Amino acid sequence: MGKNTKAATSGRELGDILHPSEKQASQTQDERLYTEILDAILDHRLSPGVKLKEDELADIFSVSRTVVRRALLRLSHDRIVDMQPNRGATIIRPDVRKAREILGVRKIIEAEVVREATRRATPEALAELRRCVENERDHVQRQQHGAGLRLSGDFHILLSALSENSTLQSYLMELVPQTSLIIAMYQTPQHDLCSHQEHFDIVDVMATGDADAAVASMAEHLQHLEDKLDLDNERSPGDLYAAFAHVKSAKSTK
Amino acid sequence: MGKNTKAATSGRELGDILHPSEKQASQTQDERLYTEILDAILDHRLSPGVKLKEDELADIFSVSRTVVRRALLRLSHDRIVDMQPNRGATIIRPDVRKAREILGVRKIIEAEVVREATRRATPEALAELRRCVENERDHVQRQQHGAGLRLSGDFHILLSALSENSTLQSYLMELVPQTSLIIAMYQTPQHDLCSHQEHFDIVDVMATGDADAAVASMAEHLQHLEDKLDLDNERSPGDLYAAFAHVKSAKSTK
DNA sequence: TAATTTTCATTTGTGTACAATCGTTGTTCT
DNA sequence: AGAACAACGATTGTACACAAATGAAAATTA
Repeated sequence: MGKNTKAATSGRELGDILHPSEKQASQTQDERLYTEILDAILDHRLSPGVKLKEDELADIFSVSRTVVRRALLRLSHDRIVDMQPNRGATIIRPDVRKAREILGVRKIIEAEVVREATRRATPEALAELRRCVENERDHVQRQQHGAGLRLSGDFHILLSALSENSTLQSYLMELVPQTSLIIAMYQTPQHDLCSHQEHFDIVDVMATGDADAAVASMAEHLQHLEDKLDLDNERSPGDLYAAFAHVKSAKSTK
Repeated sequence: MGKNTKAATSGRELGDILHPSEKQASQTQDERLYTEILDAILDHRLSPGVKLKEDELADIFSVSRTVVRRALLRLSHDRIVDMQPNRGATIIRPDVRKAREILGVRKIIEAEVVREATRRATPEALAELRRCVENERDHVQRQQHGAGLRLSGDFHILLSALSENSTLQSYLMELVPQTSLIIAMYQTPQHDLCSHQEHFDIVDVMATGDADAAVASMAEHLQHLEDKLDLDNERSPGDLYAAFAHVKSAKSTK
């Protein structure tokens, strides 16, 4: 169900590419939960800090807590949810330091990804990348920003698949959802984050076969993403003190 | 228990550094199993391809299968064991392609790690690194090659901890055990793989503060490791055809 | 005898029940 | 009135039992 939905929106079954080494871990049931929660995060339907209660999820998806637990365990290993010993699972809220770290790691990983992908770029692969970006553009133009943002992530993951490096791909499959949470926390309202034009640019540079230029193009793209975020002051949605900081008699720090 | 053993042999509780973000995921019980299996792999007491039956592990460690299952799930996410839907868990056997890929990723990751670690290197940190290598050297000199190899991995992980990049650190904590399995499969008997001298060299270069030189030193170190392995022909321990390939009437390929 | 089918033992997947823990609320005492 | 304390409810941790699936051995048939 969840995967069908994804296939319908992305126009192609990206899941087949995404989970060659993940599907091994579980059977079929928690895969759905895992994907569903992940999609909700990528679509910004689930926000950083949200508590994921096992019973509720079990109810919603009509599965037992055993299945829920496995899905949550996978998400926690991906550093997308945070599990505390007797306190359950919550979606992570990356602080500014962590956000910078994740974006920094992406620059390193994706430099190598785009270099290898350029080396291996066939006309078919380039066409597939273009289709992916066109899909992203179409969704954004239809004001479906949630799906657009998710498809934006799919572009980066597809690129990592084309690099044929499953290790780097698995890293990116964790980093992309984490980035989605960072965007949710630190996006500035005025800017349009969906920079599909830059995705087109990257593909165009890749088509020339100039790997160094492609790497530079990707670096620029990721830097733009970081620049559009407000990483200067700590956000604390859920922190009542921060939310009502304007009220008089603020209790200093903490 | 498992961690105490580790502390006794490494002379320092590295576990405290290693698990700041892992411990969150589980309570305390499966942590022991996870660490114990990981240590066994790092010590080469568990070989690639070994089947890990849930009931047996539950018996050995006197826990329920629920706990075993969680530990195995974590190991499978680390790509250290392979879980097939109804066929249980086995320790992975990286093929040549995968081995090269993992070593390649290590070069990328550790270049950044050693660069950052050099930037942040305090005299105390350098002393700690030297203690770590001295410990490694002592164990190798006492013919305790299993522990020596494990401590060799600890050096790299300690370095990643000093880089203060928890994302890269978590990658390395997966890559080091994977490398241990690669060494187990592809090591050449004549060579001595425990190159603690090169570890000393890296620390010395770091002490000069020349980050680029430190990166080069690390790259050289990892290249030496790869050179010492026999990655030219596929190994298949467990594949009887490969083991008895010299016998007449070999059934062609496969 | 060789191939196919059937049976069975082993192992894993899933659900549920019970125990333990934590946070919150309400109470009591100073 | 404020703070410490106690009890409750809600949520998670663990174990066990049963169902499903797999692989191999045994039996049947040609």
